[in-house]
This record gives sequence, structure tokens and C-alpha cells, in this order.
Amino acid sequence: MKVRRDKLAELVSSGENPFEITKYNRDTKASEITDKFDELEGKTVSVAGRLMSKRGMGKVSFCDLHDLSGKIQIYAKKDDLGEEEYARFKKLDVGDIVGVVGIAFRTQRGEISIHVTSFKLLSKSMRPLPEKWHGLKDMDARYRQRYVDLIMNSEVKDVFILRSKIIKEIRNYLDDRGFMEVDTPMLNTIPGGAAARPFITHHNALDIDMYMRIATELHLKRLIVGGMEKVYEMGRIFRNEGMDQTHNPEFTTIEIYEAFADFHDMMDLMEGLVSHLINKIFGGNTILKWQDTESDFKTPWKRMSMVEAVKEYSGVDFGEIKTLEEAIKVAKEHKLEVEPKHALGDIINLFFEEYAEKNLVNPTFITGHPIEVSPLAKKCKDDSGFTERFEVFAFGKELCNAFSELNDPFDQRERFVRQVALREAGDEEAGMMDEDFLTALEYGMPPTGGIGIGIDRLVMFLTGATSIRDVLFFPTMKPKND
RNA sequence: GCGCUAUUAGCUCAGUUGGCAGAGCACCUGACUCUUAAUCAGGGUGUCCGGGGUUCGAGCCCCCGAUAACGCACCA
Repeated sequence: MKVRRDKLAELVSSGENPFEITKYNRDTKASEITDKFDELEGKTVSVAGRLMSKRGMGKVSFCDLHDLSGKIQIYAKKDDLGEEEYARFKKLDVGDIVGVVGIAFRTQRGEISIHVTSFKLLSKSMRPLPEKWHGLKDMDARYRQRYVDLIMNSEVKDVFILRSKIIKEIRNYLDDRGFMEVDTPMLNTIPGGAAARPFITHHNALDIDMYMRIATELHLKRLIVGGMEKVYEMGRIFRNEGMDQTHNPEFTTIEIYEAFADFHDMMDLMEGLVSHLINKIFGGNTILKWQDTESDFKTPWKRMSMVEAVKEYSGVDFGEIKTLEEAIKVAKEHKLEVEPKHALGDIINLFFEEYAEKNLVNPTFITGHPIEVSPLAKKCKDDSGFTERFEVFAFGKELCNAFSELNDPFDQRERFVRQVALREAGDEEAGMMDEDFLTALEYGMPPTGGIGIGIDRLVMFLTGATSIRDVLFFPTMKPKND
């Protein structure tokens, strides 16, 4: 705004350019003054933050100063500051970054405040902030200009502080149990470990196309082959797919691998980890609320196989259906769209997604996924059509995916071959052949349990956020140019 | 990708039947020595999302486009 430009020009010409300031020593946070008022009353404190409101009374002014910890009221009096300083104080704008030195006291109305003895403009705000009462509501602006959203809406800040705490506690939990955090490449020559369309980019010096990773799985298993027995990686992955309330093109997952363990150990790990987080955040309360639904995360969580779940929620018993022809017939009776590429296991999965998934509100382990939809999981010993795999569903959404990792290089090669065939038939999400990964398995991978958890979704459930955009500082947005 | 709704001042929003562009907050000027959505008096600051069209006249009607929220599809 023009008025603020003029004010800045005035400051610059009087040798007080706020943008030349490099440092300010503050000794107290805004919230500390109210929290520790008993010991701070009458003492001189130094605070710094953003001026969020002004209430001028003539020869006395009140302002609210916000910092990360909270807010504190500032009281300035002409008699104490002197004519010139008080005039300078009155020129401050809402939005300005200000450092204040003063005495902690309580006003006549009882509000704990700072009686200003000196102050310094630390940075000039050149743009007016949104309205104080209604704040910034426009979703487009809130996501594109998250900095303004964070200034205006304190609950937004709280969600991200909680996100940080959750992530820290995940690391604490795993580090305490002897896991090691590792980093693997985000730029891949073969995108593997999941069924998803990748982002493609180009490396100039090598003159090859590369892919942004769609999972961390295959590299982490290579580390297990290499003897790194307990590893995890928490990081961003990228999938070139649709966006909605629970999907963003880049999102954060954690994958954890433990040698000499199986999917049962991963179940214990998952229950333990999530219980740890809930305990750290909510104390004893295990009931989470999300989109007006309550879910009790008290352990032990319910366990059922995918076939059982399909039977319970659709009435169809795949324990009795042994051929593809029968399965296709039943699927058509239930108006499910069967594609030519679908095998028996794909149809079981279709039934599960259509009928069971949305009903799984309390956290539930779903085990025994068909082999056709589990190209990296070990077969069940007693039934080669299914795998030692589980997913946890809560609030009708998938929370994690885990299995006893397939370590048989011959079996793995066959599964890749099927994926490649699907890809050649036009399925862009099918996997690619990864010869180096097969070579790694040929050197011998110990029996291993692995699990992948969607961090953003977990944070959504723990913070009550209804959209993934509300747990990402900068959700992916289409550029606005016209 | 499809459908639906929205887009007006810095922000939150009104805008009648197609007839001079509006309010509150913010901002500017002035008053005010304990306010807290301070108060009081005065001041309207605009590419009505963009581009066409219909009309004497369009914020409003029609067409094309942009972005977003929501729903659907996709995402094992």
C-alpha cells in the first residue's frame, strides 16, 4: 500500500531503515509473561513479534504482539516515552515486526501486559493483513499464501506443530528399538515398490530419463540384503495421479524393515507405534474423532482376513469360489466392473474395496491379500493364492501396508514378469522389471518383515484434519496465470 | 477427466426486475491518559476473475477460458 511505502521512505531518510536490522535480543516469549507472571511482575522483559492490533486512546495506546508462543498486550504511554518516541510508536502499523523492552504489569482491567520503555521496528509490513475478526477464509488464498494463513489462523499453526511432534515421536519410538534412519535415492532409473504412475524427469549429463520415486521399498530391501538389519526411511514420495481430500501428488511415507521378522512382528510394531503416538498426544484417551466419526484405537486391534471381511460385508464367500469363471459371475451379479486383466485375486480385492473398506472404522488388521495384488509379498505357506500381508484400515481408510517380504528371487522374477505383461497390455501403473533388485535377492535376503505407513493420513487422523491439504504447509496447487 | 457451486475494495460479504458500485473491518484525517472486535466525527480507496456476445444500457443474461471448494471417476 502506498501509505506504507511513504512511511518506509520516511524511516529510511531519517536513518532508521528497518530492513538494515540483522538481530534483536529478546529474553522472553509472549506466553511466558502470562505463564510466569508471579516471578516476572515488575521486571523488565524484552519480547519480539508481529503487531496484530492497535487500540489508541490519545496519549495512551494498547497493542497486541504475537510471537510463536502466543500473544502479549503492549501498553505505551506518552508521559513515559516522551513526545517524539510516542509519535514514532503511533506510526507503527498492524503487521509490523517489533521488538519491545518494558516492564511486566497488570492493567486496571486485569490483563497482563508490558509497559513499554523502549521499542524498535525490526521489519516493516508493506501489505495490510486480512480482517481481524473474520480472518482469511478463502481456501485458495489460504493454501497459496500459507504464510498469511499462519499469521491469521492460530489453529493452523497448532496442526503443524502437532505434525512435527508426531514425526519426532515416530523417530523416538523406532530409534529406541534399535532402528536406523537411512536415505535412499529420490531420483530412480526404475520406479518400483508400488503400483502408481511416476513423474518423469530428465538428467542432462547422462542424457537419460529418470523417475521420481513412488516408494522407498526396493532400495530399503537392498539395504537389508547388505546387512543393515533394522532400517527405516521417512520421506517424500511422488505419484502422478489425481488429487482429492486424501491424495496429494507428493506425500510422506515411512517404510520400516526388520530382518529375521515377519508380518506378525510388523503388526505388533504398528500397534505399538500408533499407541505410543496416541499416548504422547492424548494421554490415556484412545478415542479419535475424524469427520464426525469416532474410532477407538485401543489395542489389541481387530484382525480378520480379506476373505472373511468380504464375506461379512458383501455376503460372498470366496472360500467357496475357486475358479475365475465363478468369480466373474458373482462379480457381475454384484455389478462390479471386471476387466479382462483381472484374475481371481483381483476380483476378491474389488469386492473388498467396494463392500468392506468403508465399514472398517475402528482400526482393523486385514490379512491374507491375494497374490495378484501383492507382487512383493511372501506367499502363505498353506495357500499359494494368498500372501503374508496385512493392511490396517481405520475410518474406512488405509493406514498402512505390510508383509513378510518376498525374498525368493525366482518367485520375485515371475511376479515382475506378470507386472511387465500387464504394463505391456496398457496398465500404466503396473511395475517394471528391476534386474538389479533381483540380483540383490540372488545374493540372499534374510527373512524380513516390512511396513509402510502414510504419514499425512496418520497426521490427519491424529489432528482431526479432514483434508490432506490441511496437514501440508504447501499443498500442490495449479498455477494461477491467465 | 466429468458434474456442481463460487470468484465484487486489502479482508469478510451484500448487490432487488438488466438502470449512478455498496456495508463492516482495515486504511487516511481529527478527538480521546487503562483499551482489548476500544469509542466518537469525517473520508470510498474498485481490471465486479479474464475474453467475447446480446442490449440504448451488463456485476447481473448468453458463449469461451482461468482458478478453487465439493461430489464422481482415477488412485491395488
